Amino acid sequence: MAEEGWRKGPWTPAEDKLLMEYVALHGEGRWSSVASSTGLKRNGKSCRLRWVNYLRPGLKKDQLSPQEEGIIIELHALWGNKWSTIARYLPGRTDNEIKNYWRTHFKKQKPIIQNEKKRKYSYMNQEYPHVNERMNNSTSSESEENDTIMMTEPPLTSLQETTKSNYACPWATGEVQQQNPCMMAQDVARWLDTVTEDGLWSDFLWNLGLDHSIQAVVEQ
DNA sequence: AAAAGTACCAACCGCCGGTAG
DNA sequence: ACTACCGGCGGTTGGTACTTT
Repeated sequence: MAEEGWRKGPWTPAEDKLLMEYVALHGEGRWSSVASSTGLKRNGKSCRLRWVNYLRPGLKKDQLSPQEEGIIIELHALWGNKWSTIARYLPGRTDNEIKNYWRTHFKKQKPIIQNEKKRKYSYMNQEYPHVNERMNNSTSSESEENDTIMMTEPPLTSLQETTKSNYACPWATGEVQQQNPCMMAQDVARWLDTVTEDGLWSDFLWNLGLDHSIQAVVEQ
C-alpha cells in the first residue's frame, strides 16, 4: 500500500473493532499484515501503538494510585526515562501513560527539584562523587535538558546496596532483573506497603530530594 | 461571556536493534 | 556478510477539555 494511503489521526470505533478482531484471530504481532488482512488503512506501527496503549486487555483506565506514583518516582530515579522498563513493573499501565504522567506531574516541578539538587547531591556525594562532579561541571542549559541524573552502573549498584541495607527494597537485589515482571510488581507493591507503614518511605523520598508535595501525595 | 493559559493524553515521528532472507 | 524489513522505544506534537483572568 502506498505510504500516502495510510490513515492518520484519532481511531474510530470501527477501526478499533477491526483491529481487535484481527488480534483475536491472529494474536499480537505481525502488525504490518493488519492492513492487508482487515482492510484497515493504518500502518503496522499505528496498529501496534493503538493495541498496546488502548485496546489491549487488562489496561487500567483509572488514575494512577499513590502506590503507583511512588513506584514511578523510585524507578525513574533509578533508571531515568526508561518508560517501557518502568511500565513492566506497573501491570495495566503503558509506557506512554507513564511518560505522559511524568511529564505532566513532575517535569513542571523541575525548578523545585533543582532547588533541592544541592541537598540531593550532597546526600549522594558520599557514594556518587562523579554525579556531583557532573552537576558542578554542567552548564545551566545542560541542567535544563536533564530531568534526572541517570543512575547507571556502578552507581546503581551502590544505590541498590544502600537501599537494600536501609529499606530492604526487593529490587535492590541483583536477581531482580531476572524476575517475572508481574512478580516483580507484586514485590514492589509489598515493599511500598512495608515502607509506608514504617514511615521509611517518607525518609527515602526526602533523601532522594523530592518535593514535599510529592511526598504528601505518596504518603496519603 | 470570552479570551488566554494550562493540563492532559492520544498519536505520530525518527531512530535503533534484531532477524529473516 | 549484507540488506531490508519489522517491532520497540523515547521524544515530540497537536487536539481537546478545563481553569483562570
